[in-house]
Amino acid sequence: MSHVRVRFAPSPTGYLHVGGARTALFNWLFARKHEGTFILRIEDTDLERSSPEMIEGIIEGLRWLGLDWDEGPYLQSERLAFYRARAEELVASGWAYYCFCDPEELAVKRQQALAEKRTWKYEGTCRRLSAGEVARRIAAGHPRAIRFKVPEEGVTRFADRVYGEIEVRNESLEDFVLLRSDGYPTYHLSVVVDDADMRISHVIRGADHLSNTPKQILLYRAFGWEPPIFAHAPLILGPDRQRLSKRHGAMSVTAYRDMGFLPEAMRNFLALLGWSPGDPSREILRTSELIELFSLEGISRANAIFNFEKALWMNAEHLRAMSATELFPFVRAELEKEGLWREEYAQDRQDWFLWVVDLLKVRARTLRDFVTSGRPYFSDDFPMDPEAIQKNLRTSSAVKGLLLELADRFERLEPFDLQTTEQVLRGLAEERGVKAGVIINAVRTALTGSAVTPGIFDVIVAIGRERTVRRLRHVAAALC
RNA sequence: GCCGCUAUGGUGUAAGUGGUUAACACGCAGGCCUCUCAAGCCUGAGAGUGCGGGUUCAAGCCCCGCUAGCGGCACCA
Repeated sequence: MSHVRVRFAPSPTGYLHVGGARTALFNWLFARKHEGTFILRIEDTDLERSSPEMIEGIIEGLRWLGLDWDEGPYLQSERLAFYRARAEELVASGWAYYCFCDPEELAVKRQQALAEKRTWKYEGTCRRLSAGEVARRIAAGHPRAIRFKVPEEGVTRFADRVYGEIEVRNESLEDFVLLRSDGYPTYHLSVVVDDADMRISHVIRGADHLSNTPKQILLYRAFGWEPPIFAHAPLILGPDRQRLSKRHGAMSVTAYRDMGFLPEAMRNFLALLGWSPGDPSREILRTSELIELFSLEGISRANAIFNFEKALWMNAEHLRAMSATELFPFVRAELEKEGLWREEYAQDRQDWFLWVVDLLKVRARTLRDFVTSGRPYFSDDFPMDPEAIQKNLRTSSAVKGLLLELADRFERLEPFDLQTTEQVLRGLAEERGVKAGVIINAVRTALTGSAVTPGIFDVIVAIGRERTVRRLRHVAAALC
């Protein structure tokens, strides 16, 4: 394959949603796989709906996902003269014409047709204007757009790498606008001109553009340019099979960051929405594997449904697969946000910290879990779950005495480690004729406020002798 | 309304050139392990491949029709 050049070309009319992120990811994977170039281009020609903040938001999303681009970001708003020149060229070559029709009048007609369920197509009024009439109106200063002259007969076809041969009769297309009367290009013009100018080899984008592609093919031909290879990816729908929208909750990729998703897991999950390596048993894939396996052939045609449960599962899998060292920066950021971070965790307490991360990651589904179920390890201020108290601390009147006795024995235990704490606890259980589980569960809740934790001796050692003894006595004192 | 695309358990995907009881993963139910919960391991329920025809000895794979969903049809992208 000659040099691969692909692009992600969002319009900054909203944040980076999962659909856009998936499209960006496909382009990025394809570029990395073929050692090609990944270009970021901002399609901000809709001055009303675009904003610099949205550009920032999209870039933030791409950065978080780790989708780095090799060129750009190019802003279409800075290339307006270029599009105008191209549009004028088409007028000169007879492929386009000036249109003086009033947009508002056309909109009225269009709406009327729609209301009556009739098909409406621009009649081509200005297409038939004489040269003299055109010159007269220009001289009179009439506002004018430029429309493309769609051939009246024939079909336009192209081979999509995902959907196969797509064919449309030209008569079903209307003479679409290339340049608006305010001098701004429409999408069809700018996208074709830029893809050609930037020598894009493969256009990988959402299937919502499939129906528009024939118009663009027509434009490439009119310009005398070779079209790129097109590959359309199926859309991502919500669980109700409707297009993803606010009512499905998190649409922005940064919302997944905030929920504690790993970029690695998000890339994995997004990659599998509308693409498959062909082996359904291998789903947990690191990014390097995604790059290796990615191909346009694996893109499916049916719309994909976003399954949040599966995304969570996948995140948990990645969490478990990553070492504490790899997880360190993510967990640190999470603790910092909660005000639980201490510099010593990066210094002399780092071994302890990494060990705790290893303990917690087994049960974690998101990074948030490190500051929720992880809280008792990093702070003395953690919530006590009433149900856990009921279940583990109020089971028997003996619990109070057992906790106090255990605290006493732990206080003078030397050394204080996994083996010795287990010996002491089990010894106490045997002496008093209670099941070890009763003491274990009571200690679990006394130390963490929860009924669900890692193995109890890990918890005891992680929390440490001093805090363990203090918490046991404190909880025992509260029991009557 | 017109044009286009798609259709395999609840979800995501498999099932080279049509060939036995449609596979895997998530989820779900139950069990083992066990100090809880996860993880892991074992077992199970769940689709006859949108519907209806056709071709064929044989169809999820081919053909036709229908239905549904989605997308497009803007001086939005």
